[in-house]
This record gives sequence, structure tokens and C-alpha cells, in this order.
Amino acid sequence: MKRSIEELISYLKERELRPSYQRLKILGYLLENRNHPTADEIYESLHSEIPTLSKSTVYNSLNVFVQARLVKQLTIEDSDTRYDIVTQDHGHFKCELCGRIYNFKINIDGSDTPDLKGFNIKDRNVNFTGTCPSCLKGKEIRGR
Amino acid sequence: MKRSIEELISYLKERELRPSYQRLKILGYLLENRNHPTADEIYESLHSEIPTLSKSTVYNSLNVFVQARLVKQLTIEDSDTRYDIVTQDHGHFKCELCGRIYNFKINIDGSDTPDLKGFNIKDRNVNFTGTCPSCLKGKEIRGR
DNA sequence: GTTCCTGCAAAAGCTTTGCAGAAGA
DNA sequence: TCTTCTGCAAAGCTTTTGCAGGAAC
Repeated sequence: MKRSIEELISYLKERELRPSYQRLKILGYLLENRNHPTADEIYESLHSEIPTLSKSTVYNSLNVFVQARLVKQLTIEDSDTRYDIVTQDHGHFKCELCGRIYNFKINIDGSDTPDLKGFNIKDRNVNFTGTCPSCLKGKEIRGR
Repeated sequence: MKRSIEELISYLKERELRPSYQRLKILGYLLENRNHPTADEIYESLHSEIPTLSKSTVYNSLNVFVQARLVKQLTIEDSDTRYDIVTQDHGHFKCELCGRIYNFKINIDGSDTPDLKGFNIKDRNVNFTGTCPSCLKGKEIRGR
């Protein structure tokens, strides 16, 4: 998932966004860390590398990315906002024990949602919770 | 969806929760208003009837209900927390134009999510966004 | 040279918490 | 009487905003 800086710059320029150092770093982080980070997690990770980075820049950049449809804002559970680079539709499974979030493919089509005849569906968010296989085996418990 | 007070009291007593006036009102509100209200919406609606009601009581009661699995905490979109009485699995469709939230039945089973073999699924949240039929006809736009 | 972006600090929301008095068992 | 709940105020978080200096165009 490693990308060249040029590729990231194109990502931004295509959307008429200035490729500032901070934005490139944030976007790069999202591309390399597909674990649905919160704004705070992004800030903490980049802060050591960019000591002057401010949290408002992280929030501002993320909002800009979301508006540009470059990044998707997730509300998986617990009302903590998470972010993910836009890709194809997939579901999120959050393990209640270890807190990890897993992606999974979904095959939902119109026949599964007959109530939505006549609706124009733009975005599908599917979030499951439960216990993941590792935790079912009692192997690891981290706290959420 | 109107229920008797006795029925609401049983609801609470079965879970060893004291049926205070405030809790009965909040629970009654959730049973009669199946539009996934926020804590603030519940507070505003009941405030005229119970002038002394405090917002912390609303939050506390809702948290108690959620822990008792009487109410489900929804994170549909935009990270605003909403609440709904627990019923069978159903999806939520949020119209981007009028802001209304529609329920719809879903028929997802294991064969639609092969990636989740070995996972113990406790809860399924399915949230779609888009445009509802009314707004597609250009009939009404309320702002979200 | 202009425009846009960053970073600081302050503000704005939403939600939780501590505690004294009130209500329910 | 004892326990739990309410309501107020304060605190804690997350996120947004105003603005001066700096970076990108």
C-alpha cells in the first residue's frame, strides 16, 4: 500500500487541493494504515514526525478529504468518528473484546432490501459487532 | 404504539430498574416515537411537560436502558448518537436531503458474508444513505 | 502578489461526573 | 430506613472557528 509522493500529490491536485506537507502526511497515513483510525490516532502517530502539527490541521484536512470524497467518515460504533480511504463497499466488524475492526466483503443487492424500492442509495454502511475468532479462542484480550 | 403505564413499569421492573416518573416518560417517548431521536430531541420534547427535567437525567436513563439492553444506541451517520427501542434487526436509511431516517427489513445471512466465517456476530447495523422517494420527486426539502 | 493553509488559542458542543436532596423500595 | 435516582453545576472530551503568520500558486 506504499505510494510515491508524486502519486499522493496527484491525488490531491486532481481535486484542486494544495498538496501541503501536512496533507500529504495525513493522506499517506490513511493509505498505509487501513485500520480506521480516529483523528486523534492520526495526530498522535504523526506528531512525533511533525512536532509542529496541530490537531486542528488534522481535523481540517480530514474534513477537506471527506468533502472531496477522498476519504470516508465512518461511524462504526460508540460514536467515535473514524476515517478510511474510499474504496469499494465493505462491512466493518468490531470485536467487543479486543476492539479490533475487521473488514469484510458484503453481497447485498436490491433483492435483499425490498423495502427500499424507489430509494436512491448512495452509500452502504454495514457494521457488525460480536467476538472475533482470536478472542473466541481466548487467545488475546486487549480492552477496547 | 401507545402502551399503558403498567406495561412500562413491568418493562423496567423486569430489569430491576426503578420506574421513576422520568424513566417512564423517556421510555414511553421511545416507544411512541420510533424516529431514532437524539438525547437532545428527547429532552426537548419532554421538557415542556416536565419543566424540572435535567439533561443529565436523560443521558443517565438512556445509558441505563442501553446497559439493560432495553434500548439500542445507534450511530447512523454524522456521529450523532441516536436511540431506538430494541426490536428485530433492521436497517436504517438516512435521506441526505430531508434528513429523515427510514427503517427497512434486511435479509442478510451467513452466505452474504463469507469473510465472517468463525466470527460470533452479536449485532448487525446496516445504514444506508442517499435520497428518499419524496425528495427524488422534489416534493420536500427540510435541511438536515 | 494573492490565495489558501497552518497552528495556536479560544469557543462550542455533547456527554459524563460529583454531590446534596428527593423519591422509591 | 436504606438504597437508588434526580437535578444542578462543573468537568472532560471531541470538534470547530477566528485570526495572524506562512506556504503554495
